[in-house]
Amino acid sequence: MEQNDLKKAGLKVTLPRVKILEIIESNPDWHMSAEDVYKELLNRGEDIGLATVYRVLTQFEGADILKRHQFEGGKSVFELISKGDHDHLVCIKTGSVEEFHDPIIQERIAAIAEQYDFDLTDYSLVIYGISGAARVKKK
Amino acid sequence: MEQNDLKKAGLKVTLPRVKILEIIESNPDWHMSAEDVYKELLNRGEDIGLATVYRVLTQFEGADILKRHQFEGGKSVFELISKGDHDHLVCIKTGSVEEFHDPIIQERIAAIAEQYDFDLTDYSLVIYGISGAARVKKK
DNA sequence: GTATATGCAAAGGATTTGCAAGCAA
DNA sequence: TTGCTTGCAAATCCTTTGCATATAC
Repeated sequence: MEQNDLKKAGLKVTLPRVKILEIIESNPDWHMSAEDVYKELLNRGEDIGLATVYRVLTQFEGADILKRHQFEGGKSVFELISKGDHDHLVCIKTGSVEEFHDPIIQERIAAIAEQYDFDLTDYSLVIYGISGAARVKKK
Repeated sequence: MEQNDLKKAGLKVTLPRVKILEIIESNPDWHMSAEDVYKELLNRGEDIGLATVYRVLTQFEGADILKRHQFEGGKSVFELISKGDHDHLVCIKTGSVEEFHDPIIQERIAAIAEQYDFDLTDYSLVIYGISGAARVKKK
């Protein structure tokens, strides 16, 4: 379980790290901010500081356990990398996030990087719009 | 010239707004942060506060004169909307920015939004990599 | 003249850091 | 033990706001 993931990443297995990883792995929508994780820790009665949450999330990012996203607004949100390759649709009314995967786009991105002589390391694609669900509510 | 753009946008023509627009229109790489604009104002001997720069840039964004981007890192950068439709390649070594336009990707994005029942309002695509230029320097 | 815009300083939110105390190996 | 981790508080970074003054039309 988590213990192994942490060790493999070269991170000592500590209670805060295990708890934080647990929370992220168990979260239904898989996109949490540092604040979200911190609140959930409080809910669970853990005594872990917000600074530690930030530090641990950053370490997890460096260890390729999490990916950081910066959808509009100042906050960063994190999700498990093990969820695999996908991009995001964000509803600007509700903030809800959906995921999609499109090989054609990925192919084009690789081709463009090559064309401009860039060694592709990563890319970020976020589609913003109003979801059907949000439209219905509005009515 | 600028005067008209401002009036058309419903913004009173004030010295700070004109100067800031001038700077952005004359900047060679067309991607400036609030700090960048502020420094350039100082260089030119203008006495305009940083808060005003932020306020004006935000107004310009609302008036569809500028587009705000949030490439990695906390800072926002702005560019003229009149430059038209394009996305960005950002070099993670040098921070340099290049632009590209790819109709195939845009078509796919529209199709995906439709497929997920999203009214597409905007999207953000940034490719990160190491530019040829940066690679040469490293050697 | 009057509403809007500006400058300054203070406030704000998110994230990071310094340091002494605590824990894993 | 011994160094990596944590908690707390203070610091930092970018950005926004309050308010009295200055300015555009």
